[in-house]
Amino acid sequence: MILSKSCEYAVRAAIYIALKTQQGEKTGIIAISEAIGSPTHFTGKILQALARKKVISSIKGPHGGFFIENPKDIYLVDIIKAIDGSGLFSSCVMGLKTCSDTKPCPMHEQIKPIRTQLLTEFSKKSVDELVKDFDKTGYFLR
Amino acid sequence: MILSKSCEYAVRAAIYIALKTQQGEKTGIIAISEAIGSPTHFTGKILQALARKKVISSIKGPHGGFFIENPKDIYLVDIIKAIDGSGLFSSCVMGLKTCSDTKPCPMHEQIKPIRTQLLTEFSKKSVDELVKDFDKTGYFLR
DNA sequence: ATAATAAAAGATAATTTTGTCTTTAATTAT
DNA sequence: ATAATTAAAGACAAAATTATCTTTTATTAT
Repeated sequence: MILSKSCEYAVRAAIYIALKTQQGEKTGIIAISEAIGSPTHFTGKILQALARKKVISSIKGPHGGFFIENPKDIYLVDIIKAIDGSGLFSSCVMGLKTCSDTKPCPMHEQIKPIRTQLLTEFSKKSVDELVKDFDKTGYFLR
Repeated sequence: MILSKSCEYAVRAAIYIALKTQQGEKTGIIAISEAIGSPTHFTGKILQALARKKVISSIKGPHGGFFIENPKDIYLVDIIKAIDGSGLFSSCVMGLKTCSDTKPCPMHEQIKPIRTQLLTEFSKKSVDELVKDFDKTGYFLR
């Protein structure tokens, strides 16, 4: 597993929210968790976290819900960093505290470009594009 | 984090064991956990798992301990699969059950080559080579 | 103002991962 | 045979992750 389960939920939720936003609707925790197949309240927590980090927006009360203001400017990497942090892109693959470019572990040079590619791909893909991709293929979010 | 903490311990332990094997010695749980900076008994469990999967060998009793028979034929990928399984190389990055080559998620094609590279690099590096690398750089395993 | 709606927040719990301690089994040396 | 050594196994516990339920707060509509 490259991303944590929470993070997978976060990504799928963001796509669903963006999809709804595009349709001019806000959407709630229940609809979201139903759409992406995640536990309702747990999903709420994750969305809270995303909202605090300004990845998504939320409004309370009737006709409130979650929405995403600028899906073109939110990238997968933003969601991943918000939920899982940036360990995936930085911490030593064999867990050596001292590992760095100047004092590399034996896998450092081999893993470095792979990490960079991961970061690149996750930085390239905006939520907006993800929605388009799903539209094309007849989307499924679970 | 690409690998679990347990798996990081496993990799470091395997290197230390191979190093000792090369020096004609078997080595015990206490020495290993001291060398790699891991909790003693927990390390025992991990080594047990590696032994069951034939990644390393062990002998009980006086002058017993852990050793590695064929460090040239044991690759990082073997350790990783033994401890973490193969989810890293296969499971959908956004957690979609239905994701596959024929019904790909929006990141499928982008992640695929990265996964392959991960698998390639982990499959290329034998424990024997890891030991040589550490010998070169003045090894540190914690 | 009041009621209804929906996210935020808090409390609690289950599960998984990580870590500790004790007992058992295998092997060796005396 | 007995004692010493060392991994294996089992029981237990702490911490992190994942999940559930309840209460509070903000907002809207009546």
